[in-house]
Amino acid sequence: MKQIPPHSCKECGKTYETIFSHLGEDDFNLFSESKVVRQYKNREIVFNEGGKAQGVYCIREGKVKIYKNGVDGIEHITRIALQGELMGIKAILSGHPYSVSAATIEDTVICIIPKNVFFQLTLRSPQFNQAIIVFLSNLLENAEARMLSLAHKHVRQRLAESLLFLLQSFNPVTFPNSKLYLNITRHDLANLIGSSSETLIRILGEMKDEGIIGIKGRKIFILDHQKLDKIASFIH
Amino acid sequence: MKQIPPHSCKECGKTYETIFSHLGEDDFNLFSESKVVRQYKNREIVFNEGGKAQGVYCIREGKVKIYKNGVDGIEHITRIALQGELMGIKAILSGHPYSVSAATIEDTVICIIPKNVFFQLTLRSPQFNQAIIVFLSNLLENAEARMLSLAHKHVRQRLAESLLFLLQSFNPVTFPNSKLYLNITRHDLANLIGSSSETLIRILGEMKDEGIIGIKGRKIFILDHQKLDKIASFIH
DNA sequence: ATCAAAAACTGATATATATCATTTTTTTGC
DNA sequence: GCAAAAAAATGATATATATCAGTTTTTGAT
Repeated sequence: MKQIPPHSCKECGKTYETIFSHLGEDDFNLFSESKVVRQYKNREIVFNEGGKAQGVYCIREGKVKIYKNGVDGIEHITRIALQGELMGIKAILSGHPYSVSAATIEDTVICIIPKNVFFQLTLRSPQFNQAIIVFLSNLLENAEARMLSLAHKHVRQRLAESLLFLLQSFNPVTFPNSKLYLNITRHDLANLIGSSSETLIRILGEMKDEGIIGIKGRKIFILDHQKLDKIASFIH
Repeated sequence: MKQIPPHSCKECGKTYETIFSHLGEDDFNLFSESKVVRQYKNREIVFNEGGKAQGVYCIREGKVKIYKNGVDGIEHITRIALQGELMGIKAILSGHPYSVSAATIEDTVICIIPKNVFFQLTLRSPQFNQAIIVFLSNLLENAEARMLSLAHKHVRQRLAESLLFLLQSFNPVTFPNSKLYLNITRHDLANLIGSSSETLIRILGEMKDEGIIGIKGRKIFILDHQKLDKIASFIH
């Protein structure tokens, strides 16, 4: 079992910087002390589409896929949430059931901010609201770009896009660096780019043959960053 | 030239109800009096991807397609904005250039709320902020659903979805009613569902033969609402 | 009402990708 | 470290959809 070191929200990076950093001391403490911390193993479900929202989730450590289930078992990953990112905020704000599901893709620790505390913060701090708006705006901008890709780009291009995006967001500090690798199942990667896993695997194989990436078991290494960039941005 | 009757924002419906309805009298007047009104003919560009945002656009009358341009002339419509809806809000909030373009798809009247006025409102009214959050949340939820469709549904299903959605949102009061029709170019409809116009036209033809829709020139009539529902929701 | 320009439509063909079936390799839990 | 289970990889085939090239119809401006 993983040891969790004593932890302030200020250490969580991204979200602290955008969402919680402008809270006054009192508000910050209210939120920091009211949060519940939960540990999840790999492949555990955090919440389910259609379920009722109880609080806002914030990832302390690990990675979570956010996905929608299609009619016959097909799943589409709308995003992968990383350390410091919020989940389930839309359902809390609207009072509607979750529109997506969330499941861990590695061992993960998540903080849960109770609904009522979250609402107190939104009422008390305009900056907090602004930060939420910025967060949602970014998600939306990302969603717009992905719609364009899904509608008009080939699997090979979407794969190139996603590999770059994933490597960058999984390793924000050291990117680009060929020693780093992605550890994600082919199934999840296929569901992220919107293809079958067989097609994905075949194109990964091609890219390996072309020297663009390296493959060691599940691990994918980016070798030729520039070539991926080219593939991602050209239509033909 | 179209005659615009004297007009208060309260008559604009949707947006007034969500965004501006909670403003106090003073704030409401500030915003209502500072707005600039512009008339556009069909097929005029309102703003362009990459351009700098000057204000928030609100549709008084008409319809506007919001789209992204792909590399070789391909365009993807991310949404169609209707009366009372806001546009360009994301760029104003972030200070970034527009991430999408906007062009009218019929004669349209648009109100422009200057940037500084908009920011004054966001600073003064938490409810205004909340309303923006709800607005963005709805866009995001819609975007998630469309990603799923684009990634995993066939053109026929996406078409069924879009026809229902468009008819409903173009005619919210009288829907469903077979006398109503959609007046949208095949080109735009194809770019909305993410297909070529030829494929779209072929499938429209099939649906016509099956008695699901009627076609008179550019106009599309929904005849069998239930069948469309079935097509939209089943994978096979 | 007319006419040019734009859009809608049709047909033939090519191809990217899904699907199904099976084997090989890797991962995971004990 | 080992065995069972899961994932990855490979091959063959079917098909949805894009693309290209052309004709017909509709639209919209004068």
